[in-house]
Amino acid sequence: MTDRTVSDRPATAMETPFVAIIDDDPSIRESLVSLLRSVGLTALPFASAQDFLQHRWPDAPGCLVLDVRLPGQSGLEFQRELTGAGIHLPVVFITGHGDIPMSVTAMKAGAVEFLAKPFRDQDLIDAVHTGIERDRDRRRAVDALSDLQERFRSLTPREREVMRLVAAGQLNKQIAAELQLSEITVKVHRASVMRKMQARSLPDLVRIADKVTPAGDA
Amino acid sequence: MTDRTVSDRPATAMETPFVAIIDDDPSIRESLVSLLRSVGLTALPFASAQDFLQHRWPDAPGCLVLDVRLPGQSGLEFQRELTGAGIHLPVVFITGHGDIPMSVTAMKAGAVEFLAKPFRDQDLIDAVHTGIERDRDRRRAVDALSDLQERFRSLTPREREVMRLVAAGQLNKQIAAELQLSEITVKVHRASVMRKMQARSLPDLVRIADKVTPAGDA
DNA sequence: TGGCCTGATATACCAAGGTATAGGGCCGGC
DNA sequence: GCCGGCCCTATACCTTGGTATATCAGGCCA
Repeated sequence: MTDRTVSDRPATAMETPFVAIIDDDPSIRESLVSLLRSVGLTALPFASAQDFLQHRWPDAPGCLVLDVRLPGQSGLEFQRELTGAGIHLPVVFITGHGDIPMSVTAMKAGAVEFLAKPFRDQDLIDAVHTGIERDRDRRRAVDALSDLQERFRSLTPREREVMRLVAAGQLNKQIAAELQLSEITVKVHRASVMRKMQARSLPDLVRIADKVTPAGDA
Repeated sequence: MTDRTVSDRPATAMETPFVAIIDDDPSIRESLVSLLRSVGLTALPFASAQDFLQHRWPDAPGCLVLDVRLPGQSGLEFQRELTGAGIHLPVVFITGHGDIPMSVTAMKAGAVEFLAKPFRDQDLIDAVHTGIERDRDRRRAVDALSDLQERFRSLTPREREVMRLVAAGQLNKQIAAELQLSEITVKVHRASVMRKMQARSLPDLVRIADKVTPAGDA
């Protein structure tokens, strides 16, 4: 139909980044949106954390601009909640009535920046760009890893065991003894592992294994 | 002479940690020292950054308690200076006249904590313990790596080249071709590498190589 | 000058890894 | 019931890796 390649997991590095702005003050919201749009960024305004969560945001690198004081829930709590839910969107805090402990808590929790009003437009723009860059890097790392995890999932249980022991430096005969197999069977599984994991050499496989099984695996 | 093993790089993990306190106010200095000593920590007072630098601090995990406002130089500048000089002692900031941008800058630069006076004694104690723990972890990592680097330095130039290519997954014959050697010579060097690096298997060597030569090595 | 380290090489042998082909048992889905 | 996937095994053959022993040459230093 079309000559464009359609992939279910395209390279995300080049996609249009977005900025979500959560602030209960409509005038601030709109002014931030227009500021960020003026430098070519896609900015989406939300009045509350709930509004933001209901929205399906794009599968692209992004950044969150968050007022510390939100209706119902503080921005710091929302930050923790997102992290707990596995959403690792970089956060830029803005606040009108912040204090030092608040900013320290936010930065400890991984915030990109904590800006007290009034702040310079350029400071916010810089912080947002930093956040987007951070998310881009994180997404790249996740993508690379999920490729490998996909391959790892295609292994049979036996193949995974053999892979683990091979990566641990065991000889085929040792693996055979440990798994109560003949050496030839181990070789067969080992060959399957190399093929399925697309490893071109043993060092290659070792590095893949360490990425896909960080510590202690079945 | 003695039955005690004397090593030039003993395990640091168990050594007595220390806390250096830099504050130009003698009364604060002494009160912090006595506070930290009351919980069993070794605390050393300094009136300025210069005093601290002149002192030979122990080869043990430590932590720095730093007033943001120092004579001559700000605490934040001193933090940058230390980092630039390769001194990675965790820093806990205390301040009487701090603001949000200051705390954000400090936390971005890796400070453990940023406490505005008045703060609770326990908050400082907790921060210091966190800093010491962080330094302990860092020192452990450095120690483990310097062990490997020591071994790596004992390799001859040829052995390093062979190690690099082995870790890259090249076959002996490919390495021989690339280095213009006979295959048997490669085997000899390879065996030396395994022995000197104390690698028990090829996967073992690959992991060591990745640690000791993070990216691009001769 | 003699000893030592580094580097390179060879022969010979054995262990380990890799591949192809072939076959059997088990189990779950069509 | 048949097929396919998974698991296991075997024979045969070849490649690659690892070790031991020995030789030779250059550079460096006491």
